[in-house]
Amino acid sequence: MTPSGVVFPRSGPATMADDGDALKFCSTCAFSQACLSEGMSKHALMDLHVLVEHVGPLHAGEHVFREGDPFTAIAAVRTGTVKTYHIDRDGHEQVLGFHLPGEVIGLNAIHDDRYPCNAVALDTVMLCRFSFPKIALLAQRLPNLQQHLFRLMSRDIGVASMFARDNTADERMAAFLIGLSRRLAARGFSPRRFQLTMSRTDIANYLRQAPETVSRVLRRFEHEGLLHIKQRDVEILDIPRLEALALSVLRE
Amino acid sequence: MTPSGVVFPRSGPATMADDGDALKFCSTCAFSQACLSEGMSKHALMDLHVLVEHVGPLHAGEHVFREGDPFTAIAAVRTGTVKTYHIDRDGHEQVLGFHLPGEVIGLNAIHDDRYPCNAVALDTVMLCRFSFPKIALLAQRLPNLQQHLFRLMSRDIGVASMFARDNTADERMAAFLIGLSRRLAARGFSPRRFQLTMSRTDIANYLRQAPETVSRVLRRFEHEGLLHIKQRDVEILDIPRLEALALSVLRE
DNA sequence: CGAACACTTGACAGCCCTCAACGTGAGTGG
DNA sequence: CCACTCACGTTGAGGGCTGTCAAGTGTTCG
Repeated sequence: MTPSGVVFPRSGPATMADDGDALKFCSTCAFSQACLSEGMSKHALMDLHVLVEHVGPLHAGEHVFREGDPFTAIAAVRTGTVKTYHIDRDGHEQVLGFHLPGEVIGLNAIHDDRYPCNAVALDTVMLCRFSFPKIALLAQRLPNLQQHLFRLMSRDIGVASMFARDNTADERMAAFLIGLSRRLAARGFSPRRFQLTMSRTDIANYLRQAPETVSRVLRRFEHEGLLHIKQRDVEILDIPRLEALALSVLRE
Repeated sequence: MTPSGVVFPRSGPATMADDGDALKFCSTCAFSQACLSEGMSKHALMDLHVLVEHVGPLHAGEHVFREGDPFTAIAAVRTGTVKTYHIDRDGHEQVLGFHLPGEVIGLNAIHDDRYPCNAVALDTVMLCRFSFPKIALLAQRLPNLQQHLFRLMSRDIGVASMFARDNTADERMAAFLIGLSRRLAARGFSPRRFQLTMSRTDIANYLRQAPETVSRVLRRFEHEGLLHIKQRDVEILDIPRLEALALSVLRE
């Protein structure tokens, strides 16, 4: 870890020494499809593996990068959860997103060559780090890689607008839980039982609500038989009803 | 115009016959820097001009593309204002953005090969249309073009998250006006006097407010000497105070 | 000139934020 | 093993912002 507590700019000690078999590493990764190696030939994969750096493990509270840091790389989450956030001048934290395994962070930093937000590990996190200049260069030789990068960035456009709507607290919370459930399911985890890796305050700052509201809504959901929650362990009991609540936010 | 009222999928009749001098067209465009031709050689510009199609003029109410249409092209606004929006199942319109000359639309459609929203002209609009497969192919030969596309997309990530609910109606309106003013100024228009090309209802659907609230806030701003507004003609009288109001939204 | 639409203005209610206090769980040291 | 601490989470009371409903005014266009 660098003196500033950030692992990205210089990733020396935090970089895993053992990359394993370069060719097999990503092929055996459960998230390779969602991540970066989708639809690429073995030869292309080799080129990609030459420039990937495996970073971690990072522990809860350690930062991947900080707002204002010079942009050097994007990264795919391999294990754990990364929270991206701003601190406004009132000291208020604004959470931009929670990033699960298979999801890519840092794409919003390309624009002005600086990370426009902070990224912190919420639990034990492992990352695959890609130097952006190098991957951009490679993308010129590999149409599939270029297309994949375009798609990844395109998908991120507008996702943040979902919870900015004037939906009720209930609807936003339902949408948050359903979204989490679906993303976890897409990665092979249970869509019904999972653990929240973030605090109530984090959720509140993400959904633009007061922490008290988050607490109250979750409690009410439990009373209404929608879910069972103890600390950060969630079991969704009535997915259809929760989805119905989330409908207006997810705009399906 | 096609039977569906959309000009994008088949742009035959709507495409301008006269492209002028291909090499000079974009060089003389006031927005070339903000748009696509920044930092490219003359040779590269020629290649780019071969695949650009000039679309328009479209008139107020005509659609550029509609939600669900197959994705074929991105487009830069050359004249006028384009509004992008969703219609949710309650029939409520959700405005995603207003796009001024020099700004690019359609980037959020790459992800799943369909436009995820509608795009409609608010006044008389002219566009530069770029076939996406072709421009992506060209980007493999032109590193600057690829980088520019990455930057354009990167910038759009997260802009929609600005007008969240935890800001007051006043702050959001101030941020909307300041943002408009700055974008117009960057394109050589007056930052103090301009015309709103969108209705109060459009603004309301963008800021996630009731139209009545938009009306009230604007009226109050006028009473407080912040601006003068008659119909859709705006004159900002006190930019510093308006900026101060917008601060918490623009998170500077 | 009339109709449709956009905009304004007023009254009222509801959602959620703020403030405040209390309960709970994990980690620590005696 | 227990008490302590501290962060996190829960629960309650009250008030303000803004959405909804309603009515009136102004503007544009056929």
